[in-house]
Amino acid sequence: MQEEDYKSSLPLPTIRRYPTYLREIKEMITNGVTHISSAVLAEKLGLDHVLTRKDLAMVGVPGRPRHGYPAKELEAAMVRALGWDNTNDAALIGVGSLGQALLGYTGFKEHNLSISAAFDTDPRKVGKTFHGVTVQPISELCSYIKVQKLHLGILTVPKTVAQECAEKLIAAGVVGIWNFTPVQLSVPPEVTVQNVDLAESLAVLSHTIAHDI
Amino acid sequence: MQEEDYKSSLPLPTIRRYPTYLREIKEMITNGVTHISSAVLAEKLGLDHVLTRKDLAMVGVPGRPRHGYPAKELEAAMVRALGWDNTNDAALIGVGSLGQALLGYTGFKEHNLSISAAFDTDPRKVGKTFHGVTVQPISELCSYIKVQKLHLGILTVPKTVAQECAEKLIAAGVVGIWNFTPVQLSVPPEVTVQNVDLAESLAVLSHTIAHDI
DNA sequence: TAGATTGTTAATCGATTAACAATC
DNA sequence: TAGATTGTTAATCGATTAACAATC
Repeated sequence: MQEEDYKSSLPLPTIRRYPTYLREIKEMITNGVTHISSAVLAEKLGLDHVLTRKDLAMVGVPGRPRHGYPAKELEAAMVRALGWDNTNDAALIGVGSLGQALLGYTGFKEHNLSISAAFDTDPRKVGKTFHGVTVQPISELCSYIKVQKLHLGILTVPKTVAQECAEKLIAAGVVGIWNFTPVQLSVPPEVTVQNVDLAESLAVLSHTIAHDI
Repeated sequence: MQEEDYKSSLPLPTIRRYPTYLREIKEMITNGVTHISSAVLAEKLGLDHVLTRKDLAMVGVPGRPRHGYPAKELEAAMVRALGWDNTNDAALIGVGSLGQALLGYTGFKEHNLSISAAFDTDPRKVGKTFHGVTVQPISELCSYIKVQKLHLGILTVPKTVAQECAEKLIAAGVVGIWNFTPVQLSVPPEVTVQNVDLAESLAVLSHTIAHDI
């Protein structure tokens, strides 16, 4: 959570907006656009243009007055800032319905994320192939991750075994865990956990419609 | 987005934390706890106890010094604040791998959310049953939603048809859309859209591990 | 040159944290 | 009573918005 050298760490809200910018930038490039103005980009995404300019400033690609930002350079810098520039191979634990959905999700390619291994305890699942990935028994997890030098784990197991599986991932050398379980994992400080909690999102939606009607 | 009468609208970060509190509170109740102190609750979730006290204050259930907050009342009030007190029936459009995973997710029961209908254009899917819900053709969507008076739609379609499907939901009378597509939907102001964008979450994770290593 | 567009500096706003008072 | 715990008021912090300057 600490950095000194150069500003390696951007504001969280900014980082969260980058993927959306990136999609739009890519589409504009496809349409032959070479320079993008902050105002146009902001307008397409329903954001304030000053905010967008600030966000863009932080990737370090300067814009030119009257021209805007060079589209390709902007794209490349943003991809780099997100750590999406080199392929990240990830291991997924827990091949239930959510795990299978993630294995089948083609959109991760766009972010250079590739789920290259899947593990499960259920012997009926082990050996089966989902979307090109063959399920291995959990007993293989540690050695496989070490040999393949994976550093990202995707946790889609039942909550009762979430902490235990997280520890296995960490012991194998994973430094980041994408946690789809509703469990508050306890991990050493050098490991990053990113929680995906659908209940949070549903809370905002249902609260709003319940109190707006 | 505006309210006058009484504070119907809570701070977004607070609302997002409520589901986590709620899980913990429920578990403590199961364990026979009748009164919960803000410090204990905060500690279990890794939050500051003052923040937790503020969050709890906003549901309107007073705590007693030396005793804490009454667990059952707290639970009930929080459920009410989230709009999770009466069953919400939702319609899902797009029965791909993500749609199927959501249909199979049992955790929604806990939030009184029930996906009672599913729609798809693919004739090979129509008529099939996934996790107890039979897929209907999109042509049935409007009349079904109107008759059943559903007011929540879950959008899990390919991005190319996202806007179009959202409009169908809105025309049918839906007031809230849970949007799992990476499309910025344009909707009338009385309709609430809550986006679930996995790329946002992945951005934070991959940025952090890329710059921490 | 004039005007569009970026860049920077200051003001506002909301959420969190800190300090303290109230109460059982 | 003393002490634990809630409740309130003020300070801080970070992000967004606004105002203005710089530049092609």
